[in-house]
Amino acid sequence: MGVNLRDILERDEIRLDSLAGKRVGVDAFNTLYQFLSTIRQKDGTPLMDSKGNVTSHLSGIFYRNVRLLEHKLLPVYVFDGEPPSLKEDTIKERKERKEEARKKWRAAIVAGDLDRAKTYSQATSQLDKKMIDESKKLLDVLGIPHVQAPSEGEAQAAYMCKKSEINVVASQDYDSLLFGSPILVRNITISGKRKVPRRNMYVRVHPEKMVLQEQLERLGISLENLIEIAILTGTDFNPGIKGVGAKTALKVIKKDGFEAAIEKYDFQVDPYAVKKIFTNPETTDDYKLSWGFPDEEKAIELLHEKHEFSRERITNALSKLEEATGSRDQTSLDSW
DNA sequence: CTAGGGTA
DNA sequence: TACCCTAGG
Repeated sequence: MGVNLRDILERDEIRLDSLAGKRVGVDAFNTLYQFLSTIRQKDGTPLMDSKGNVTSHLSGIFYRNVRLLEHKLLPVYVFDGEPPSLKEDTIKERKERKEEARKKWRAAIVAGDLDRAKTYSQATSQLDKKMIDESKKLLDVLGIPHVQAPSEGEAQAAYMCKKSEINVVASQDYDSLLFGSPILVRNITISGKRKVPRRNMYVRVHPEKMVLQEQLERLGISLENLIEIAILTGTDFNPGIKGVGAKTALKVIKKDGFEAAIEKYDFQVDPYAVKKIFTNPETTDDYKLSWGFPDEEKAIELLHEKHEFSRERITNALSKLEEATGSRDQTSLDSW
């Protein structure tokens, strides 16, 4: 998934409340896949209504965003559009891996190994058009804006952040930094202990932030260099050089530069074409950001009447939210 | 993932 | 109250 720059980037722990009043551009696909993979039953079956429609993503969107709004964040979801053609191999590979995981999931169920079943099931998550459309509809119901990117969502979010139309980009992946996003936040709302699967262990997970300029200064490189490092280690658009991780790539780029690295290593994809995706991505100005109040009636219609969520849980969540945000009226909300 | 109920 | 576990759809 994305680029692996973890080994050279430093993360600052933050509190969710430090994002109060901030416009947070959320990588929608990244978030939806997370919900689809984690919100599952013991044997790995996702949540579904009685007609067999998967509802894990709707559950995730609903509770996550009620929580974000309670903390006074202003989320805007940025959806992926058409992937660049260089992503085709990655997409194909992911599809194959999902089919493989699906087989292993079935086998684990037959063997009665629930832990393994759940682990494999998590790698099978697929988003279809209906799920994407319904996710957008639920965001509408919650009064949360969404933007349709022409191509990569992270590129669009980075563009909006550069223009200061949003304050930060939220994603688990680091790609938005390569697209020039000034600030990336990870683990939004995830706080406290989380169980490590298959092990009787817990890890503490906190929201964290990275400021692009600070990272570059600390590493003594330019954004262009960071992109070059990513290309050496591998991105969604090229396989990268075997045996070269972020730390080695950093050394190579700082010592010899990109040209020399291209001479030295055997690239299967034109590294300049990959570079161009990050330096000159497709973006749009065709969006409007405005936040409204959640519509309880419509939430009940979509989640309870259509997908059989508990009515009480929905009304509970929304009235708690109203308590937290009740002092604002519609006009002040728009200028949040 | 989060909510909510059970337990120390 | 703090933590743990499980259901949710």
